[in-house]
Amino acid sequence: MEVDDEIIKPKENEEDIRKPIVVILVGAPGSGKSTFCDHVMQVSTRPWVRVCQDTIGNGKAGTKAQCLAISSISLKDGKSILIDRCNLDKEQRADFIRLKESHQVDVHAVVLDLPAKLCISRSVKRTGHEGNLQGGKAAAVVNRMLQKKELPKLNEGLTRITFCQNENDVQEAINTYGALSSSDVLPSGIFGEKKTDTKVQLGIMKFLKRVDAPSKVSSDKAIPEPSNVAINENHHANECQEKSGTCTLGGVPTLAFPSISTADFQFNIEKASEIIVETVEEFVNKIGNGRLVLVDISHGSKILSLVKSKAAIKNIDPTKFFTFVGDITKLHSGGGLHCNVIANAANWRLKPGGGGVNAAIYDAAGPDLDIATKKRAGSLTPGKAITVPLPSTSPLFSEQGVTHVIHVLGPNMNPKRPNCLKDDYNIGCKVLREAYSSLFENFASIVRTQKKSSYYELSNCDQKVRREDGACVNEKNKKFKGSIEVSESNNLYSVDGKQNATSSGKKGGSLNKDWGSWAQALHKIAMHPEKHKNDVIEILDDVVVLNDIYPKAQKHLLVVARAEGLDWLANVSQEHLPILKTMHDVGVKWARTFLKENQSLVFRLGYHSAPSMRQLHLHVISQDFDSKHLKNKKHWNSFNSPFFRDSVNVIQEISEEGKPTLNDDEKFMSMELRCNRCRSAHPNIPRLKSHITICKLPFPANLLQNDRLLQNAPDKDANAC
DNA sequence: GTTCTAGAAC
DNA sequence: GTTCTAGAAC
Repeated sequence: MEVDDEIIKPKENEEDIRKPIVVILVGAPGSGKSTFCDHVMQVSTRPWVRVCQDTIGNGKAGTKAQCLAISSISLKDGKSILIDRCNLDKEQRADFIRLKESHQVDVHAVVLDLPAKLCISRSVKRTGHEGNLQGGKAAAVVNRMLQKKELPKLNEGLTRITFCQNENDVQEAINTYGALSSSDVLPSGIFGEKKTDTKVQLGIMKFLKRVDAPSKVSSDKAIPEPSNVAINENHHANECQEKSGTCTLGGVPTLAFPSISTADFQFNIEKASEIIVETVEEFVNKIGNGRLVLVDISHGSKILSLVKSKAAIKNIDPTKFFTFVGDITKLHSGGGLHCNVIANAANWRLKPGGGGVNAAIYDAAGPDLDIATKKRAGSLTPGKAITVPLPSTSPLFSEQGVTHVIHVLGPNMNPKRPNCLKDDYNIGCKVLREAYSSLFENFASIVRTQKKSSYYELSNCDQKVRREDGACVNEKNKKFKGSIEVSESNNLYSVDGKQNATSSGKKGGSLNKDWGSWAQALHKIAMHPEKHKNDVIEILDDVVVLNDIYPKAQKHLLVVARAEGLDWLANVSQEHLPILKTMHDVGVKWARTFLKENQSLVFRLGYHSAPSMRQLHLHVISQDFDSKHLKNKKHWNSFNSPFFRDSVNVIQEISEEGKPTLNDDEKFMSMELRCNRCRSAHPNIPRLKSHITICKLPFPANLLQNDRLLQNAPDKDANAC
């Protein structure tokens, strides 16, 4: 475990000396939790209390409530706590993490993620175990528990997570915690490389990249310099291991930035887009493995579209720079994009409020950002940027993984705002260029600092994936080549890299498609529905409705256009807007009918970018995906990747641009399997299916927008809970 | 679209 | 040995 675990010694007279901490041990029976506690307590000068559920009832097994009560009393007494119970899932840990609020302490997790075989053999062999888990039954219990293992993440509210995969890691963690005096604190973030003990899915591996987080002295004292820690990341990482759908380790350092000066400061968008692209081009190779992402909250954003096309012309590496539609304060939770650094279009006083991005970022970050900013500077000159490390107490840090905010001030062309340049674009362009240069330079500095001290270097295994046995496998040898990245306008993802040319950016493509003989069924039904009365459930002038004969969910209808020559979306143009609206309305009508019968259903309406069956058909499908016919990755991804084009978006695109976007690249079919609600990744279809039957988390924000999902209002509220 | 099946993965 | 994937055939 190559970690920078240097203990941070508080300065003399510093407040919060003797601040206790809570350390939650996470591990199966036999993983060595009790031994860990014993060793730490033996060597530490800090007062510790071991809270062991196996012995808390006068030496016998007790309850979680008892553990919490003892913890609470001990914390009040100024003692640090070692929670010695399995804590293998998020729910089990949650109550202990809540001690953070009630006692104003930091909560750490130490994950004893030792090989299952070792835990089992220890459990089977041991005698006199406090929890009476030993002998033959131990193996079954350990196995069952490990099946449900859900590794901790920072966004659960943890300040620091240490992963231990072997005895050396465990010893190192013991040394770290054992060496803590009463007043010492440890840096925050994730430590320790996680290795899998289950099958590694290549598609998932593509997402595994790294990112670093700032250190933290204590919950209310952010140290000024960024440091050396890796942050948990669930969606975008180059290298990490996957288990039970919980992907860990970091992603590439990524800066999300809004377009500077083009909103309230009324800077010309065309000129601004030119400057963005030119400055990006200049910096894109100076930011190491970092990425730059231009973010705008509005669909159909002109600045995004201008920048996108200009970047394409300049051939800027789309894996290093791309655009993203979404709320810059919710990129991780709302769009699955992890950006460890975000830029703020600040005002010159560096004050919260005022509207736009500045207000949104300060609102989302809470008072921590204002406090941290004020420590750095009181004002900002146009063209300059300043980095502010975000304390981990900020929700932007804990919920979105944002570790730094870079305030940047651009030129103002709005006479109603201070320092208006009165349309002097000679100066304006110069200042805007300086602003972006300064922003990117600040980001590059963060990347350099983190790279220098990162615990986990990719250099030896770059562009490779780590197999279970630890060997690095060149991904060029693998079939999965797409590097699916991030949300773009209508979808949760677009494909980065060269795939863009043939997928999300594609308009139409070849109109003719070779349809196999087996692909004609829908066409035949559409042309002669009266001959297929057993199949169709409604016949209208323009459409027929039928149940999909291989439904991929509890309810799965097809609304089929009856027009000859309208085989698929590529054949659709402005003149077909009425039929598309009719198809949509008929689909909505049927969805509402089903919703009356079963209020728990949620429906989504959309088209496959490259359907297998001839004749344009709209899928009306409930989002439970509870079906024996959903058997493979293609089935899942055809409804849960950008390949699936929401009807509302198709209609919008045709209205505005005359053609729909087709995300028909085969790469979408190879995407890793992610839950359509919580976006957790799963190694195979059976595991995914078992997960989606129990996952009740809300749907991602982008799906909840624009009426993409149809559901009953009460259910909508329930989902949001 | 599905079914079948070889062979990879576990 | 069993589970799972992915390509070929239809």
